Amino acid sequence: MAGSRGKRGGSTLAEVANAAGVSKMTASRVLRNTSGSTEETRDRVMREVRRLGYVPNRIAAAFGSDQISTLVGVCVPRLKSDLFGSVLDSINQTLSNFGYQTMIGTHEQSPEAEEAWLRAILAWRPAGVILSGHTHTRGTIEILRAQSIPVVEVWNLNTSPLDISVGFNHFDCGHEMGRFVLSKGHQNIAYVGAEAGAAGMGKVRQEGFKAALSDSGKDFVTEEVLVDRPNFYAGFYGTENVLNRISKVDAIYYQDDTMAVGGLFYCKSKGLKAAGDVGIAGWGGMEIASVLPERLTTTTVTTQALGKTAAESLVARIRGEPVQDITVAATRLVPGNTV
Amino acid sequence: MAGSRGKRGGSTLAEVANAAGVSKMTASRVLRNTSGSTEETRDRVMREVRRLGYVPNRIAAAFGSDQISTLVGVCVPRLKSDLFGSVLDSINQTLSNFGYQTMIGTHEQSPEAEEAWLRAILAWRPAGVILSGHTHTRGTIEILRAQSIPVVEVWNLNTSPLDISVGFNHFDCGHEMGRFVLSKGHQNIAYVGAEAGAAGMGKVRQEGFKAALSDSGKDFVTEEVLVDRPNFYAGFYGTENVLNRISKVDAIYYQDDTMAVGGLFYCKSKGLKAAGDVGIAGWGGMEIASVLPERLTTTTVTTQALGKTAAESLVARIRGEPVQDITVAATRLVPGNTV
DNA sequence: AGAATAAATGTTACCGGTAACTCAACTCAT
DNA sequence: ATGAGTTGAGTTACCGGTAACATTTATTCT
Repeated sequence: MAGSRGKRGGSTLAEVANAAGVSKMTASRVLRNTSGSTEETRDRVMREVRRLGYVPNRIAAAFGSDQISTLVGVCVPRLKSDLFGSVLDSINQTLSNFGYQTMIGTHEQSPEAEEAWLRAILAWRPAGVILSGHTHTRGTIEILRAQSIPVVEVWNLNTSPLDISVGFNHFDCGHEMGRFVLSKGHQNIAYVGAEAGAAGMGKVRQEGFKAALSDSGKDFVTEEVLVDRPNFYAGFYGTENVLNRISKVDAIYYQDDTMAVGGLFYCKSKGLKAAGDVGIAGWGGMEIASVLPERLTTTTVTTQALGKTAAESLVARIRGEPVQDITVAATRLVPGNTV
Repeated sequence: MAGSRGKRGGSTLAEVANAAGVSKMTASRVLRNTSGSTEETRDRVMREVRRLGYVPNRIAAAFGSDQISTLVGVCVPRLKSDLFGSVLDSINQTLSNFGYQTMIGTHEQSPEAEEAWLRAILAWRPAGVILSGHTHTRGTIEILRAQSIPVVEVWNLNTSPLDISVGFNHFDCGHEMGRFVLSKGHQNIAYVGAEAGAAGMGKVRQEGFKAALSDSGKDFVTEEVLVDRPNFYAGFYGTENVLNRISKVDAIYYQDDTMAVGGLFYCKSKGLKAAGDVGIAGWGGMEIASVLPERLTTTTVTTQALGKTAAESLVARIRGEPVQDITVAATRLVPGNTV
């Protein structure tokens, strides 16, 4: 494909300008809608743009001007997840509306993976980054400081954020649910979660719940954290383990709704009734709950709003507009009838 | 933050080279491991790289050399989806291993949205793109031709692809399931789907199933395609509609497993037994099926393999290595006991 | 009408890397 | 010891836009 230094596909701005009989600069101005241009000049340039199929080269633009690129890096734990998927979708939508491109990465709850991703992404001189890890390596923090690049930490609420934090108060979610479950008279409460690799925010909700138990002089009668990703099967299996180990368990707090639904199915398979025999509480407000015969007791979370706010905050910071450093995204305990 | 043309964070290659007492070019070569350099030169450069916290500027690199960038654009219908999430995850992993960065976009089954995304992405001169739309606008096709950029179409199998196609044979999935459902003696079969905007590949599976019915001189007794995204509730609601309309329906083919599960729950709520009263067949092999008391009759699909193959094929094409133009990703009908 | 002002367009230099080429130093065979 | 071959390092030009400044053309005002 062309010689060593030949260009690939499209034509250049110079070619467009030449064909339109104007200078490169004029063509550039027309394309960016900066300052006034004559109706006629504008038309001439645009005609050639269409005729030649000119595609602007943002790499050259980002490079040539000091103007920061329109790339934004977003790193989430994983993509195969309703909740993170929803957040990412929302972030991407919003950024896209503001003219930014999203570059993704996944860290699977590994701070080192997050750092590796960050190093690779920074080479593209992004306008900003959105992180979702709850802990960062020393390296990550140093790099971000050195580059003085806008950063939004999402998902978990960080009260002393690197820059901006938009997240749920996981501790409070757990604490509130703990009080609720206790208020329903449950005595022997267990926790079932799943963490592959480093702990995510489920751990914090667990601690919040534990604090509520502690306020009543109690504690979890047992805790089961599988080495797995939170999914239906982990919930099913974790529940089996817990109930086999300590039969008096009369309520279980799950890391999230998928696991809670798994647990619910386990109970059903054993003829145990939710709430009556075993209270079941989840987190996340996932969709499946809406068609279960039971209304799952859970905490619904506003993933869309979270993503939107995160993206908007980042854009505002990039543009130098005033931004709220810490935003708590809404969560709401939905009683249901499984507790 | 510095004057009009001042640079933001890090130092430049020239600064590193200067500090190390070598030329820019030598430093560049050391960093890229090209040709030999003395152990000593290498050390001197790397020491300065670390000391100055130098982050290479890929924008400048991509711009300066004719070498195509390491960006790859990937456009999926939506991010909040287990199946697409899994594909995207797999694509991203694989590309990342090969040193590529993934830039995402969503099209929500709108060919126009796909084209708009493509135009924006091409401005970054990506090394290649991965599309998942089953139809493309004329504009999309023209642009891709003009840019002569590697393209992989995923998800649906395109027998005359723009470039490379890696996908499932949705028609065959439907056809196979149709034959299976018929073989179980069901007579009055309905279809329940959901399409927000343009039709996705569910439509093709529906046609495959229809063809199987046609082979036996039959047709769907009714078809219900809601204007919604495929989810549990749409399955629940669609089933209600279908059964209320035509009570003799004794089997339903669903657009996917989430909808089938929704339908299953509707049936349960009405005291109808799956298989016995109403046969239920889904598609996708989604996780929830694994904890249902029933084993859902469905077609499992290899999303991970699909993503991996798509990414690998794209990389091979980018590198000019031989590639298989069309790859059929595996699907398997899992009988279960709901039909 | 001619000067003052505003608007549209042109010129020049540069962003930070890398390809292609040139040059210097060192190795080795005759 | 001398010339050919090899290897490490330096020079130069350039990628395709855009900021800053210079210049021309159109408009307004006295």
